[in-house]
Amino acid sequence: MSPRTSRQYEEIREEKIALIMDTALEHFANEGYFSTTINHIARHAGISKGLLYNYFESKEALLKAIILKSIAEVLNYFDINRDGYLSEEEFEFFIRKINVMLKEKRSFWRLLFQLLMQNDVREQFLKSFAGTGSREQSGTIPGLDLPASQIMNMIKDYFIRRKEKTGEGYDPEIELRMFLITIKGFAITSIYADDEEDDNNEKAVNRIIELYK
Amino acid sequence: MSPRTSRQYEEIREEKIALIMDTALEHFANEGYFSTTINHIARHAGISKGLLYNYFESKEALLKAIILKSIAEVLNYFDINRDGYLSEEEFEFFIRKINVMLKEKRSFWRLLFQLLMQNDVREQFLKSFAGTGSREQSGTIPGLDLPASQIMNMIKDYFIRRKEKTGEGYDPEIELRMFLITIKGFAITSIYADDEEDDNNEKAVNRIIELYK
Amino acid sequence: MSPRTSRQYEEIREEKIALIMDTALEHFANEGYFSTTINHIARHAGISKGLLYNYFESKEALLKAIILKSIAEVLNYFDINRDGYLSEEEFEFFIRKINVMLKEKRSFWRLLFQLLMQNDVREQFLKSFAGTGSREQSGTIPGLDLPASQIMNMIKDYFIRRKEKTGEGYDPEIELRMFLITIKGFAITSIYADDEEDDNNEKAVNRIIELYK
Amino acid sequence: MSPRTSRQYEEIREEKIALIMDTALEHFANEGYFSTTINHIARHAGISKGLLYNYFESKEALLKAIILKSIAEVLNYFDINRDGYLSEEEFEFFIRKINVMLKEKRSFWRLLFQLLMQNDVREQFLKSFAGTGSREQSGTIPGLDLPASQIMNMIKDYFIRRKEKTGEGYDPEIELRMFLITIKGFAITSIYADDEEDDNNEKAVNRIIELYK
DNA sequence: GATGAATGAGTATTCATTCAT
DNA sequence: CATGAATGAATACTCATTCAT
Repeated sequence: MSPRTSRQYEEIREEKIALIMDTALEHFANEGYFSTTINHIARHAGISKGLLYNYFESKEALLKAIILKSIAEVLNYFDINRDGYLSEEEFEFFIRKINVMLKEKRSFWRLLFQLLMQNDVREQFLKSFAGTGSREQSGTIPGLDLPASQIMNMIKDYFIRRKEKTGEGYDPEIELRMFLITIKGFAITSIYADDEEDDNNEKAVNRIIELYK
Repeated sequence: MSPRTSRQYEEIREEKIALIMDTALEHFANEGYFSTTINHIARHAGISKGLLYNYFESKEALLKAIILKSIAEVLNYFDINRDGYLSEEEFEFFIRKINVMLKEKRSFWRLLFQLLMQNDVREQFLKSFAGTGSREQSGTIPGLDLPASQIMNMIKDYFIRRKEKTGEGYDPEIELRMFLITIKGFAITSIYADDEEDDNNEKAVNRIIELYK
Repeated sequence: MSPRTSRQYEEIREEKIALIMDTALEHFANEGYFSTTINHIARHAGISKGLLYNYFESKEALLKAIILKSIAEVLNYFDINRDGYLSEEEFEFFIRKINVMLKEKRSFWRLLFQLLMQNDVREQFLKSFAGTGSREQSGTIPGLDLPASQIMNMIKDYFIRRKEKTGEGYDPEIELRMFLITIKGFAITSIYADDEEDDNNEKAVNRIIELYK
Repeated sequence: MSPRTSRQYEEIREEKIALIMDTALEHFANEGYFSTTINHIARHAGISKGLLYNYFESKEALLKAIILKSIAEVLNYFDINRDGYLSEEEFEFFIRKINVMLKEKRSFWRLLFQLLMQNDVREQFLKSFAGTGSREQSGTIPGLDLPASQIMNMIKDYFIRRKEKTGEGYDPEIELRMFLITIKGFAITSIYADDEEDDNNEKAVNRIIELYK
């Protein structure tokens, strides 16, 4: 009997890694990172502790892998490499996408928010998200720095351009701030909402678009 | 030295309890509940572990005590036992008070948000906060149930009344929802803001009042 | 009941630390560092694992503490701060002292030799033992660097002086080397000898003195 | 491709076995038996863990195989089956051979010394090496018992014969003891010496011969 | 009221060994 | 013959909690 081909091994690896990450994310998100034991994850994934450690160096490494992967997926979802310009239609589209994404990646967002509540994690993370574009010091979340600040800049530009349309008494900085506040509030509301509230959620999305389009 | 009177003992007790709770809150809020050890708290409070356990049955009991006390302070701050009516001026006042309170009780809010990110904690907690006023099943957080839902009802009423003023196309339910979303977003933004951002914060408060008054 | 005085606590601490270190040394020396588990040490010391970790940060820290303490004792035994001159009588005395010390601190020497067989440990250790007297880079074994090389220098000097007495055909470098070789050989022979061989041991000591005095 | 002949298989087997043993010895010697993992060995040998277990029942079995093979090589090197008589020239030759062998089989000697520092291993091992020639109880290291004690006896005889030549005041037992001490000391010095010290090493060998020939 | 030594159940992590392919 | 995924028993280490003084 010949051994499995390396292709077969690769498949097994990928499947198991995905299984572990999915299981872990679910539990980290709902029971909290600290309250979730490796034993628990392994049992629910139907594998042994040892196997988990074949694929991830430590509990923290597993957490990081999950976050990086999820962030990558999110950024990918927003198809970042565009022209850097956000038209009104694109803005509406953007808000709706956020809504969809919050629903689809609920567990991840729960986990992320949870972690961001911890001061030390926050600091590291925000450094890269609000990044100036310079690559120095931002090594913690590779690939995030640039795209994340790109999105931010696009939104900033959008609100500045909006001033021309809206005229006097419009302060783009405040408006941007209010927008971000609203998005955050919407996010945590949505992330922890029951599925039945979907309808209300939709209405809130429309209202946000109304307010900031 | 004459033996201390029971009055003196009582004073010592209260001082120590306050000291422990303050120290614990600070560390729970910044390093996280799980990452903060009893040892750490005791050392920073300048007392022994044993003494801490004289006053609090367990780490969890300490947490609960902190939360209950803080909630009581917050509710007290809002001077709940009023007429149940929220005038426009009172509404503005209310928003401004929230802002002040978020600043003054930062640590508490950080801790509370952190805990609410955990699913099981959330469920217990929200049950009482969104309470219908009935006392059934809400035994976990005594004293919170009624006042919290009272505030909620007051706000609900406020938004319903606002409809008359605003006329067609105004959906009080959505508006209430948007208001809550905004407050939540404002809260987490404020809680984790640098002190220097105070100015921007103020502007956001004004804008919120403008939008919902 | 008032709490123990800090003096009492200090005594307890010292007793326990000594107990743990003695027990650990015994087992490290005989079963080997890796084969000896913390559980084993704790059980044989009649304490809990937890207590051991109250006093020592890790298994490795415990090992280091034992080694440092033993080295200090050994150096102290040789009463290092002398005039740096080794007379013939002192040399004989020195050899006899080595013999006594090998017997009295058998476990330590077993442990030390065992560790020195490991390449990485060796490198670190020898750096300081053969130290040039400069303090740079030798931070690993504080206090050892200087005294150890002082002894070495004293011995070197002794062998150089011996040349004058012995005359032609005497190479102090080789003679020193042979002496060190003999001492090492004597050490491992002695450390693992049965107690009954004491007599033979004594004879060997006399012969060494005869050869190199 | 035609199926491999059993001859070819046999060749592959032997090659692999040699590869594994060499790699393992290298790592056991330098990083220590316990610190060296099977994974490590397999990776460095460029094979899979599974294959290693095809050839060796366990880590310990691998260790034993290495030691037995090395001992056999060493004994073979001394071409044991001779007349049992050690002339003066042969004695010099013997010392020089030891020197060469220490250099050539450094890793093995490092490993062996390392293991002998462990009490339990020592006891088993020494029992056979100092063996009386009888086969009782010595089953652990087959083939070693006899030759090793033969060498010992030869050396003993050599030192006894030497008495006649040297005359009064010569104690063959002590002299033998000193010789063994010197050889042990020379061995550990040599095994852990830098390659550059080769010259000094040579001089030490000459001196040993001078002393005991 | 106050102390900190002491406990032990629980947790992450390692690694020799097995086994389906 | 060859592979590496999978296992699980063992091990170092943590920390809330107890208790004698």
